[in-house]
Amino acid sequence: MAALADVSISTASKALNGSGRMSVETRERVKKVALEVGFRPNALARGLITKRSFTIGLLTNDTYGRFTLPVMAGISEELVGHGVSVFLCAIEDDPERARVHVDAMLDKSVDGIIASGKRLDRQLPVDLSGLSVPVVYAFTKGAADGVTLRSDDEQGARLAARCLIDAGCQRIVHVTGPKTFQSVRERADAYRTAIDGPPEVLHGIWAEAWGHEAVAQLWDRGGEKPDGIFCGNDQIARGVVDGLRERGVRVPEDVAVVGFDNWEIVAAQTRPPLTTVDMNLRTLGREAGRLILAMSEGREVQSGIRKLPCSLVVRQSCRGLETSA
Amino acid sequence: MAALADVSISTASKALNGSGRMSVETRERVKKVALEVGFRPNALARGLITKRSFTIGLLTNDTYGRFTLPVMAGISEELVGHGVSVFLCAIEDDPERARVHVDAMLDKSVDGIIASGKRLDRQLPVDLSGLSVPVVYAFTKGAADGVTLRSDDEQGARLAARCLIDAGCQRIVHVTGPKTFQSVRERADAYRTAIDGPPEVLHGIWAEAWGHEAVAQLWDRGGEKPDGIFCGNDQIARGVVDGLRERGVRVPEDVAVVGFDNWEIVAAQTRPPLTTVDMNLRTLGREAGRLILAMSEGREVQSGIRKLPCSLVVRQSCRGLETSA
DNA sequence: TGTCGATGAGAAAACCTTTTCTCTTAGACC
DNA sequence: GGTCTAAGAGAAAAGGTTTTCTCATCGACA
Repeated sequence: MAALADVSISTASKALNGSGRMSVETRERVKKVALEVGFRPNALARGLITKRSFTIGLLTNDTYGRFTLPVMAGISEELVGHGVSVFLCAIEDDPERARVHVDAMLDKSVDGIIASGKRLDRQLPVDLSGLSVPVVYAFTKGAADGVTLRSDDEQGARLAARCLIDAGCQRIVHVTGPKTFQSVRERADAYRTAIDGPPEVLHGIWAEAWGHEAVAQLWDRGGEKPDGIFCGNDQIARGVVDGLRERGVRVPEDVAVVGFDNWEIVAAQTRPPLTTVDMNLRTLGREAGRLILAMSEGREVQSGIRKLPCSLVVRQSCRGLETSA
Repeated sequence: MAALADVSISTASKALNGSGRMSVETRERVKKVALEVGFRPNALARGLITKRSFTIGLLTNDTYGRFTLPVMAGISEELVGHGVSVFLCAIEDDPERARVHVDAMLDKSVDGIIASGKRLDRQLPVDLSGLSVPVVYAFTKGAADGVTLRSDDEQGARLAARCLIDAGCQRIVHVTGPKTFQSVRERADAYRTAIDGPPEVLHGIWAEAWGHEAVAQLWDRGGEKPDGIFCGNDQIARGVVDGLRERGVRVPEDVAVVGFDNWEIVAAQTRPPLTTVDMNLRTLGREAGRLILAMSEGREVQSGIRKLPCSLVVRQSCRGLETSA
């Protein structure tokens, strides 16, 4: 203990924490010695008394981490500077597992819990309301009176539509996922109001195969062909682009394509690379970290749903106007 | 405190922990009351005295979580039953960040650290030897005297080669990643000794584009064409399959293809779906969890490198013999 | 010179368990 | 009946901090 090396014991604590009254000289001396001997206050003991463990839990049902990993990165980025570490708990839509993990976190007196997931209109299979610790919902459906962070899918869809319009598309079709997803409906609605011509929305599953299939439907029927396709996610977009190429349709010259998610793995490997909407999940994670920190420090934060803006990542499948890049 | 509800205070602890001497009746009664009032022993206080925090850290530089997520799932699966939670620390090859995270974990008295990564022949940018807590290296290069878990890439490559041979391939080519990767060399070596004909290994980058390119090289030159291609990972395999399809070569009828990694996102979406080698990272994670738990409980575990077997996931790009499925 | 206030620093309580030690009581054996 | 042993249960210490309270000293002001 640094106390031995210098003067007292409780004084040392005050010196290190900048609390209490004491001469500048004493304070500096203690700090110096502490640094020299590499003194590390025991976080457990500290937590026992301060009621803060400098620990938060991230609960998610997103197995592949496609959405959770960026969120996690943002949270960690925001919190590590404050000495806060993050427990990651992956529960596969299994209420039992969720319960066990939440219990384990509560046992460890986490300062807060961030709930995350893979879709915005489904709750995690565990009730987090009424817990003794603050909860923030990030990219998952939250409790009615909770604080929730989500992407602004309508604004994102507008960005996509705008990009296609700017690229000169006259006849834009929207190929997207199942209508049961709220974000699918939101994006479709935004698309409908954003484009000039008559809207056309094709619903299917979240897979490349559906992208292919959609192209087949659109091109095998008679009538005018689209010159722009806004896809519900990057996997569908990839299927669409591949389907178009196989038919000898050039992207983006003949048909421009915009995806959604900016899932690098897919978007960057597509030929040509996809122009797509990024939900800025890392930023969303940072915000979640900021909020949970504030709440755990007792600061009041306004409950409700906050929508964070998406941004457009321009690659080659739709270039828009040069000026809009 | 449950003590009030019943009898004593220190007796309660003994009752709940199964230690000390007392009548069966007392013990049961205490347990019952504890359950009723939902008593949760404070893990911080417990940790302070037992020197165990029931907490471990997972350090990784694998940003996309492609390898770390399955490992993490395995670790968590193994440990959650023992009440152990996992700190996930993503350090992007940044020594500074690594240092900060490790310090934060040590402050919190983690019971152990599992180091993980994205390749087997690179160390994490931080020295974990000489720490006061046990360390297990899982899917990353470990310290010389540490305990390390890795996949058996040679055995995995043999599985792939065997599958192609069983499918009747006579002329098998290996299209893989950069020679600088140790696992690339190991897989290539195993491939060379496993096949009957003369080996041919094409090195490139870990991307679909390289798969395309390799097909172009193989098909645009004169001479005999391969009838089997073993790819260094699933992304390359996907590029290869796409390249073949574009040339009108049928998979698996004309050419059978086997990938590596079993990265569902890629392998299952390829047309046809990829037969590929799975490194069983989840199992590897479980094993890492088992080991770190043993070490944190003071049990001795043998140091050195342990190779865990891969397995073959048969889809449609190479069917092998019916009997070998 | 005496009193008051401010300033610096230590003593001790508190946080919540676990664990060791001690005490009491009852039963058994001589 | 007395002594010894074992069993059951509580008292108290320990674990490492933070924080409140108390104490001592010194300067200033009356």
